Amino acid sequence: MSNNQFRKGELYSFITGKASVAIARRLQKNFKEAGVEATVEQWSILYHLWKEDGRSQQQLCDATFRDKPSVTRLVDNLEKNKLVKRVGDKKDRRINLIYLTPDGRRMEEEAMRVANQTLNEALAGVSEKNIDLAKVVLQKVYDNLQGML
Amino acid sequence: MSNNQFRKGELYSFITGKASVAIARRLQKNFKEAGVEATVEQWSILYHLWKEDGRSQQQLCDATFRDKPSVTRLVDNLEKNKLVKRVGDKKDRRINLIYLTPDGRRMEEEAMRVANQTLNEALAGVSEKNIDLAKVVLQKVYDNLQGML
DNA sequence: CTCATACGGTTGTTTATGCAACTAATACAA
DNA sequence: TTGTATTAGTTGCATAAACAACCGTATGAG
Repeated sequence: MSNNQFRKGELYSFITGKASVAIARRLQKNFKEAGVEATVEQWSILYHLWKEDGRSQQQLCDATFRDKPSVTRLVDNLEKNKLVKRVGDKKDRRINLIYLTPDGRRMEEEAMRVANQTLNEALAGVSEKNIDLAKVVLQKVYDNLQGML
Repeated sequence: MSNNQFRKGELYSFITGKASVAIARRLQKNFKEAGVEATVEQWSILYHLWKEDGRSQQQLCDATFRDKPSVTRLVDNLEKNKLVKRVGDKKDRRINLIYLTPDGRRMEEEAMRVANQTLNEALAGVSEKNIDLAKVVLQKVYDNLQGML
């Protein structure tokens, strides 16, 4: 079980995820050039709010695969930059519902354009079939590691 | 070119690299349980020193795909934890050569065992063929984004 | 109803990243 | 040889992550 370390390929780059680091960096650079004033991490929160506004911080934790303190602070910064607003839930006073501001809504079109463009740069020359295959492998890795946390 | 956003699959998880985050978290957890006292990022530096000791910080930047300040600070912390030592190059006094201490060398066997075990957990149930294919796709993504930085 | 428990969120601490600006040493061209 | 550009590394600042400890609110068993 541990003698296949090299059959499994370059251990280091698999663990450190060079490709996804590269995508995140490029996306950040493209945001900057396009005048999208947000970090990639902030975008990852906004992305889910654009799909459905008014989610709780806990729902954003689940959606973005982050822990609660991380989301608290991302929302802090998004609020500071006037992109979202915390609104206490009337029914359950523990919950903060996060709503986009007009500025936050305005950002969607350009940010998603840049994100799609970035993904196209990243996947240039990779066939649909291989993209799907890679997705399946990465999902399997994710699933393998999720259950037993 | 931007109408294929959904053909390319779930944009968010591709960009955020859920799988590699999950691997890094699991590796950190496994290090802790095995008594390996290093962060995953520190391990990524040690990994290259175990392959070849006495590299410069610049070489470690290239090897680990990090910028110079990141490596400076990782080496700071590794030195603080007595795992490596900076030695000025005699020939070129700008260069720091980084050498493993006895503690740093001692850590190799257990850390690499845990890293391999973690990769096996992550890739359980994925065929060699699909692992190779995923590797090729990720390498292509990396290459696509490297040149034009 | 009450009290233990679970849940949602925040704060503190340490570690790490990216960018820009900087210093010191080297290389190289005029 | 001098002066400019390049290279190696460091520092400052802002953002983000993980973990533990914490607070207030809700829930549900007795």
